[in-house]
Amino acid sequence: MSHRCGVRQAQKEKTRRALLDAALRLLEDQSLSSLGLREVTRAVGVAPAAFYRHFRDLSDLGVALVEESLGSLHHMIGAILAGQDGDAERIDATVAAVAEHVRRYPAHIRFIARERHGGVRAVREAIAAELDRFADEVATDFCPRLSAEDWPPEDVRMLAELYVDHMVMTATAFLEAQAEHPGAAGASGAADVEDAVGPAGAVGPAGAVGPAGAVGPAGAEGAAGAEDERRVAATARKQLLLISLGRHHWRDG
Amino acid sequence: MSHRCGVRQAQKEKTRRALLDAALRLLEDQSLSSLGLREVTRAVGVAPAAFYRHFRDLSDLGVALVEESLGSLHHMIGAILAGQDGDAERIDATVAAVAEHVRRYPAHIRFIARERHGGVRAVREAIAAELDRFADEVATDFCPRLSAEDWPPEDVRMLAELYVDHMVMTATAFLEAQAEHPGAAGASGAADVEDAVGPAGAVGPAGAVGPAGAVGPAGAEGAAGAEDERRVAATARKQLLLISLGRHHWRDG
DNA sequence: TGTACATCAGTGAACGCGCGTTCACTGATGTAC
DNA sequence: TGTACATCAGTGAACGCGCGTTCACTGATGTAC
Repeated sequence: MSHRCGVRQAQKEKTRRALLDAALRLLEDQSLSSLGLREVTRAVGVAPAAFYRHFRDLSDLGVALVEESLGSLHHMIGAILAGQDGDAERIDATVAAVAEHVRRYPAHIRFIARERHGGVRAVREAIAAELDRFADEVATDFCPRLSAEDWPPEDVRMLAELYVDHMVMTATAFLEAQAEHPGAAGASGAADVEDAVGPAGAVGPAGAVGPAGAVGPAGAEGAAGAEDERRVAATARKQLLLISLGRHHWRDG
Repeated sequence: MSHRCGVRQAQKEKTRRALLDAALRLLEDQSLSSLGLREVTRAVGVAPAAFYRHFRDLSDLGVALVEESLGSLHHMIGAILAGQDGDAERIDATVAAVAEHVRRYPAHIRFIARERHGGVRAVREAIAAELDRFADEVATDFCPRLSAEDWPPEDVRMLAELYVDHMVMTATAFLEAQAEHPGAAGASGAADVEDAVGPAGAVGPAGAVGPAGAVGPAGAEGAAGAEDERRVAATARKQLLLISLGRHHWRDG
């Protein structure tokens, strides 16, 4: 019995991570249903057959990526919702946190946005389930704030879903803002503040990734990207403010 | 010179439509980047090489599908926004219209949802451009309603984007509600009221489609689908109402 | 109206290629005594 | 500690298959006179 020993398990785990990371990277330019098994193993540098020691097929790998990609968001948002008291402050903190998260883990966000309605059923369902749990969490965190005016539970849920959908929407908008201007401010620069590891060990082992390709003239492009990002942030903040306004007047209309 | 003659052009157009329709149908279970050219021609019943008489490649076909899929929505929403006066009435009409549209053209909506962030750049960009025009339209239609309180243009735009995103979100939710319960109420039943043609000649020529596959016991499933649909509609209405509330208090906060 | 020629949508065979999956294997790691 | 055996992550060759694209072609439709 191997049970839970050392070297062998560790090396297996390393290969597994490399497969996940290589797949995540390849998925920046294509969708899961067009990704090839051989493409992934080639990127990692192992034989195609080795893949089957870790995943049944690519949709299995996709499901593993879902948990990894959304897991990190959970904690982040939970912390923010529990924190600040003023509406404006909480909204600012939330939008900033989403922007920072997208800057740090663009591949994860792109994967979720792309596969949320993508061609692989198992992955779609995994994402839907995770976003559902997400809405539960938001609903729970918001309840204390709303209970004084005793909202019916389905209205709390309605609001939570609106927030979750808006957050996904905002994250995607941030992504597009930086995609149009590669090498934008902080794309790799922000990663040196705090950990550079990632939600569960980010992209990289096969020496495949690096900051964002061959960076190029980051001056003008970076500035344009940062401006787009600011525009997205401003819109998101206003929209959340408008929703907050609606929320305050919900029970007296 | 052929210029603009008869039989030949008509038959070419017929084949083109058949290719678009077959592709749209095949895209219900997969994404564009994994769709095969031979798969499409096989479904239509023409030789693979015939494809090139109509499209450069599949992404070219995809771009053609974008206009077709979003074109019909334009008019619908425009009409609704220009109509009703009361918030609640307008919201009810909008949600009902979206539901009806999704019921009638599920393949179009699924295509847009799937490819909006999908793996084919040209298609993503076409969808983004179209949704942008959409937001312009909503902003214009809303301006008269808001000008009395003279909103700054960027706030009008912010609101329009919120509405467009919410509409896409709602359409997708309706789609999922009926996808979980095939053969749901009205999936084909509603099509006999008014035209059954589609936004630009809907799915079908190769004898490929029909209502929704082999229908099966539509009793329980249909009822469950209808209930899900009602739940989605109720949530969407409340969210729009909350946004309306926020909108009314926007300039006096 | 009839004839000779031009156009061009669709054909079908051919090509080279990379795919997913299988299999018996190798050799380092782990276990029992 | 040392030896004999078990496990199992990764190998590499092989398979049959369907893919996208090309090409010279066919024959109905269209045009000119």
